Order: sequence, then C-alpha cells, then structure tokens
Amino acid sequence: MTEDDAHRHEWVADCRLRAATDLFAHTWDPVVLAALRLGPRRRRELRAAIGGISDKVLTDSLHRLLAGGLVERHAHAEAPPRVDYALTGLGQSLVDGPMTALGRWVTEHGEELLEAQESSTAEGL
Amino acid sequence: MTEDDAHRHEWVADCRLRAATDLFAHTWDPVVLAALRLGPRRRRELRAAIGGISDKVLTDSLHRLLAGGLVERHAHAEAPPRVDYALTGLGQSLVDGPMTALGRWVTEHGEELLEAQESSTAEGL
DNA sequence: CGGAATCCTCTCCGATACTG
DNA sequence: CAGTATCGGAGAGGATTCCG
Repeated sequence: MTEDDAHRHEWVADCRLRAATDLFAHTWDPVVLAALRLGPRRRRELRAAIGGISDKVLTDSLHRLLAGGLVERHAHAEAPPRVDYALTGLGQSLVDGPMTALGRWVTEHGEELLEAQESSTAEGL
Repeated sequence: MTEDDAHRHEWVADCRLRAATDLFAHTWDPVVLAALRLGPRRRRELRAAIGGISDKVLTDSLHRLLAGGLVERHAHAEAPPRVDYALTGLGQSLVDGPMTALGRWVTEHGEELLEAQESSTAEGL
C-alpha cells in the first residue's frame, strides 16, 4: 500500500465525491429518501409507498441511512408500537440539492437516456 | 406479476429517477465520468488518472457508459493503436448538472457526512 | 496499447419464518 | 406493527492471463 501513496493525491480529491456517490450505490436508499421527501413516514407506510421492496431490504436501507446520519428514527412508547422515520437536516439537504438536480435532469434527458440504452441493447443481442 | 400492477402506478413515477440513480449504482462509473470531465482521454490515461481501478472493471465501466450513451469511443487507425473516450452530449449534461450539484453538496456537507458515518460506526462496534 | 476471458470473493437483494 | 435470522441466487469488483 506504500507505493500507492504516490498515486493517492491524484484521487484523494475525489474521495469525498466517492463518499457521496456511494450514497446512491445501494439501489433502494435513494428511493427511501425520496419516499421521506414530504415528511415523516412509518415503516409500513414506506413499504406501501415504495412498493416492491422486501422487508429485510427496507430494514437494511434504513439502517444504512441511520448510520449515515441522513435519517432519524423516532419511537413512540405506545401500546401498538409506533415508529416513524424522518429526514435529518443532512438528509433533507441531500434531497433538496443533488437529488432534486437529478430529478430535473431526468425530466429533461430521461427520454434520451432510455433511447440510448434501448438502442444499444438492441444491437447487443 | 399481475397483482403487482395494482401497485405499479405508485412507483412508476420514480422509474425514471431509478434509471438515473442506477447511473451512480456502479462504483466506478461516476469516477470515470469525472475523469472525462475535462476532455477526451485514452484508456491508459484513465487508468492512471483514476488510480486503483482494475483493467477489467475499467472495461466493464466503459462498456456500460457506452451502452448508456454517456460516452463515445473513437478509434484512430494508426500504427500504435490509439483509442480515446469522450463524453457525449448526454454524458456532459449529466456531469454539468447532477454531478456538479453533488460536488457542491459534498463541499458543503462532506465533513458533516463523514462525521455522522464515523460516530455511528464507533457506536456500532 | 487496447481489451477480452477466466476464476474467485464479497455483498446486495429477495423470500421465508420467527420474536417482541 | 416493528424488527431479526437465515438461506440462496445474482452480480459487481479484483487479479491474472492471453490475444490482436
């Protein structure tokens, strides 16, 4: 690893960017964040709103987002257990900034993207 | 799958957003795009500029980006084979828009993100 | 130099079943 | 309703090797 130090300065600048892109590495994490965009949601509401996510994967995703400081967990001590999840300030800023920008890009270039992908898969077969 | 159609309208709206977040799902794809940000690069230059990427992974990444219409390949018929890769208009728009927004977010909240991640891993042990 | 092929490892995703 | 435990499959990433 010592010789790699010579290269390190070349990509260390992108290290923080990597930490950010990794937030999108897990398929469902952005979807969960998007589902929390409009306010706190209970576990069950998230499952229903997202649709097609398994129980375990939702748990994994929430744990990662909690560990990343993007989501907060609030457990209410009630007879029927009630727990809801909400974006932290950090998570909200991620949604309002980059994810919104990505959403705008999709509305502008989404068609173009899908066309390019389809045309190449058509050739690829 | 037929009963899922009832749920489909709930998340189909996020389908395009998913197609976009998937562009960041593969670890090295954003890095390669970032490396092409300032202009066309040869395969070897990319490997050196990125640092720490294996040959196969770079090939895979380039193939995905080519298939997605984000990158173009230009092969020059010369004695020493010369091939360079460049962003397409679509790829450039992705870099200029969402990726730049993500970069801005990182400069503003990167510290906060790393702190949150470290503090939780410290607890987690 | 560009790049395809092989093999290995790791972890993400999904389904199922069980506990508080 | 919230959350955990386990198992299996699929795919990404990494190292190495060989071809044009």
